[in-house]
Amino acid sequence: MSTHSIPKGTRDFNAIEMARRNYIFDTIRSVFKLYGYVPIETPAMENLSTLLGKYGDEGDKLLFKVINSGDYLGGVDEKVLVAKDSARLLKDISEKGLRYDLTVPFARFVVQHRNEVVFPFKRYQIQPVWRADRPQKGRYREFYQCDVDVIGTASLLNEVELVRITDEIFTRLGIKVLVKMNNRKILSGIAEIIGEADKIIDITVAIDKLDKIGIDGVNKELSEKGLSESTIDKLQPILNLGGSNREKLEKLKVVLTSSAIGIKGIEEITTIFAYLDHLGLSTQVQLDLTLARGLNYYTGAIIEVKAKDVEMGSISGGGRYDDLTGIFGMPGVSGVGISFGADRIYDVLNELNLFPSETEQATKVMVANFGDKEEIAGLKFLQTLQQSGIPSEMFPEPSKMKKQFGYADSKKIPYIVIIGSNEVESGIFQLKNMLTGEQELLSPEKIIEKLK
RNA sequence: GUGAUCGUAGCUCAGUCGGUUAGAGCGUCAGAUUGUGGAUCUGAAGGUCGCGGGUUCGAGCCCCGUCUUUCACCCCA
Repeated sequence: MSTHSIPKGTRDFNAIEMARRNYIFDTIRSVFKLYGYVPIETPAMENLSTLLGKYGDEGDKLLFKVINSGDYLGGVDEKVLVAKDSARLLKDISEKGLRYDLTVPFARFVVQHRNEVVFPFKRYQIQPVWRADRPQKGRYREFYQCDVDVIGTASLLNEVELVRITDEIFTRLGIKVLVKMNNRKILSGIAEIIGEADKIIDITVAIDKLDKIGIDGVNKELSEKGLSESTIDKLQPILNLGGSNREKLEKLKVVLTSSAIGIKGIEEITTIFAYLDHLGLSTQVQLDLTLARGLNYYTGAIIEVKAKDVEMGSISGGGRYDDLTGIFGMPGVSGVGISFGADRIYDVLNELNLFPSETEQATKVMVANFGDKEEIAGLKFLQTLQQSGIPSEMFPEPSKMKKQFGYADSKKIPYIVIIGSNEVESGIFQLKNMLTGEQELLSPEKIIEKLK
């Protein structure tokens, strides 16, 4: 066993895996482009001041911090070192961190380039992010997110567009999904009417687990978070809400009638569903009041996508944030976006065997190498093949045919062109079909025509 | 961060109660009439048994630590 390996939660990708990953990225990217989004990229590292405090306490813990270069301990106060106060020491020895998601760097980007971007700004971004989480199923420390966001417009048409994009992408990939939608304003309204507005985060995190731990588990957790018996009682009708999306909203309207913000949330989501009704998407969109999402910058719609046929965390998630840029000094700009988790989508496609087989083939024809002047003839023909746009390669050494054919075989190259001394003399080459074993003498032009 | 779990050849795995030189299959490489692959046959190479310490006459096997894998919790794509 080699002593060299890679950090926990990171992975190498071989050629087959890359072909499959690129299939996912290409699919997602082409849909993003189709809907009018433009790409940007931001650095792997951001200043810690940009990152800290945006993802909640838990998020801060999961941020990879980058230690300062050089003598990073040199200027540190001895008292701080002796005290072993990690949080305090961190400020002195680290000022950068690896990005945790693409949304916060995007907000920073928008603020920093506010004079260059035209609003509404529709951007997509496909890059890796890092989280110092403990790896497990569907969870990595380095993984790719594919984000689409529109910023600078409060129109709910954007939420509708995100659902359409989601529908389009998963339809193309062949994954059956359930889109769950909720609205933070509804959650705020609920917290308000039960008189616990400041406990909104605790409440949402608890009811988010309804699926997993059941109603009793949720109630227990709420009680542990310091909610009184009577407050928890008030929550029960909301937790037990059933029926269609429309029915749920009707009932909720009654419950939240005294909460202005709650009513606003209901109006928003009702509007979105009304738009969606006109479109007839194949993907099911469900109002899920237990959907909370921990990220505390969301203020309106919250969206989460789950694969129907695989046991796995969400494969996409997003929502509206009214004031993310405000933290960076540019208030009043509303944005909404969704992130597709490429690595989890990979795991889903893999588990369901949904990768198309043609994603694996690369080289279409290999020119066998006979050395000497045959090799020169082969090289020239290789050049012609490539100029004609045919993915091709020549074996780099005049090895035995057994070895050269074996190479083509293991690389699943479907054709071999044989240019030996006879062929150089006649100018007519052998084209061998590796699948059927058939072989025919053809002019170079005919070969190209056939392979194109 | 908490609790489990895994680690033996490139890969998948055997390895008895602690006993002498650690095995198999697949793969790789080399051959089986030098211009033809997949199949078959022959042969070869390949191991600090994750790493470090301990117990023992003796450790792949037992104990401790550590790293990694997988899984659950927390949280999340």
